[in-house]
Amino acid sequence: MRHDEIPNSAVHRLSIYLRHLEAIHVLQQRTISSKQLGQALSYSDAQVRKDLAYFGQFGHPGVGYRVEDMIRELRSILGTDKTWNVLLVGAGNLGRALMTYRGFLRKGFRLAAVFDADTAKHGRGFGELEIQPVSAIAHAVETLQIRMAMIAVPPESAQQVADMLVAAKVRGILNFAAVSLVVPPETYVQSVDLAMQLEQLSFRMNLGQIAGTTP
Amino acid sequence: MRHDEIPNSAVHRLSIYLRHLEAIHVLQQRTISSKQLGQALSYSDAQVRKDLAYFGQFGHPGVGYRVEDMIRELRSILGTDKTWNVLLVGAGNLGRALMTYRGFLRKGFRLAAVFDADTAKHGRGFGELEIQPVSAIAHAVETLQIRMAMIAVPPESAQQVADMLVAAKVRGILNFAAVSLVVPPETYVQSVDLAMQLEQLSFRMNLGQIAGTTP
DNA sequence: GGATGTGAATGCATTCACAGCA
DNA sequence: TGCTGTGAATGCATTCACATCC
Repeated sequence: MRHDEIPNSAVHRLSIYLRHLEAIHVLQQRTISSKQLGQALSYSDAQVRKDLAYFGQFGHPGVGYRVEDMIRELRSILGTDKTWNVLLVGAGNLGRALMTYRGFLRKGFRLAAVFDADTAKHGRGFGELEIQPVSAIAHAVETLQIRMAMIAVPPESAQQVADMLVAAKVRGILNFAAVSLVVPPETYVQSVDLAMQLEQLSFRMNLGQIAGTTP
Repeated sequence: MRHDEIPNSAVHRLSIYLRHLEAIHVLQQRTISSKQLGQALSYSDAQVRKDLAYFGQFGHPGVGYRVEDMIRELRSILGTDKTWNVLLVGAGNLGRALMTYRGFLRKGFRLAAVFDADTAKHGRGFGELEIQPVSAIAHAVETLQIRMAMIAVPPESAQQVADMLVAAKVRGILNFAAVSLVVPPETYVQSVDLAMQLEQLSFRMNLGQIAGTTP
């Protein structure tokens, strides 16, 4: 099975399956069927089976999927069976929240370095990390073997930071700035615009009103 | 055109179009063609036209779309032509970053109240807001006419908070907790799992080669 | 010429439905 | 019986291609 035949949305669901499996593993549940997993997450059982089957045959007819095995398989598929070193550019409000976010390490991502353009912040420590000037990015990428970065800078400077990261051969960028980044095709960008999330909710909620007034 | 025929993905792109239009409006650009807009955001021109055409005829053949008009139209469609009052539950690291995030207000969302379970935080101010006990949620929803909320609490308590919000008749929830919420069908949930975003990048990057990870 | 708006065609993703196995 | 894995069928979303208009 070639990876580029796999629906994007299926990969997203894989992460959601993994998260639920990790939760029920803590509760000592040993196996789970596609029907149970689907019901817990509001997907159809067929959807769950199809998604998992893209990557191999992990299930046991009449039984379901063994939780522990499935967690291991999904981590391997998603590439989080190893720890990734990640760097962060931007130590503003959001950046500092990201620096202390525990969820990253739990999932296999270690924040290895932090950068900011503001000289007043340089050298100041947060946890074990010291904020460095952005000019130090290239060096850090090389010495720490970094391939992934997060951008949490104002939208005006985000493209510039992205260019620096690309030049330093970072191949994956998680972008929190409210702007669409332009990068070469071999670089992957995942964008999270916080306000846009509320905007999408706003649309859905207005739907309700409109649907109510137009039968 | 009925709203429930509109692809989910098209609504998401609408937000991205709006963001770009707002950016070029500042730069005094008056009109833009579907081709230009698409190129800037890596979509096809046909995609742009189709998305906009779901909602009406806004373009001018031979000219393109007038930026100012289109911004007004998109805001109206997305429901952000007026300001929404939003409440936040959870004043941890992420919650405090959300409290000070300027992007919300720029997009038409005002943080109107903040809640946390930790009694040590109650009464402490952040900006103009005082952190309140979660027991005050229902009252705040009513007096402030709130229909939208953000959850930034640990995953163990997120479902409980969601239940309180649903009971208080909040209809839109932006969930930052790393767990799938179960809510009634008339409630909309938009979820952002920060670590999951990196996990998705990790998958894409593993398609190439396995390097840059530490065992 | 240079655009839009839109049916028709294509391409993807999801669901169905059932053979096969424990 | 209960469940998986999977071709076939269906349903959605995107792209094509062209009539239409400034």
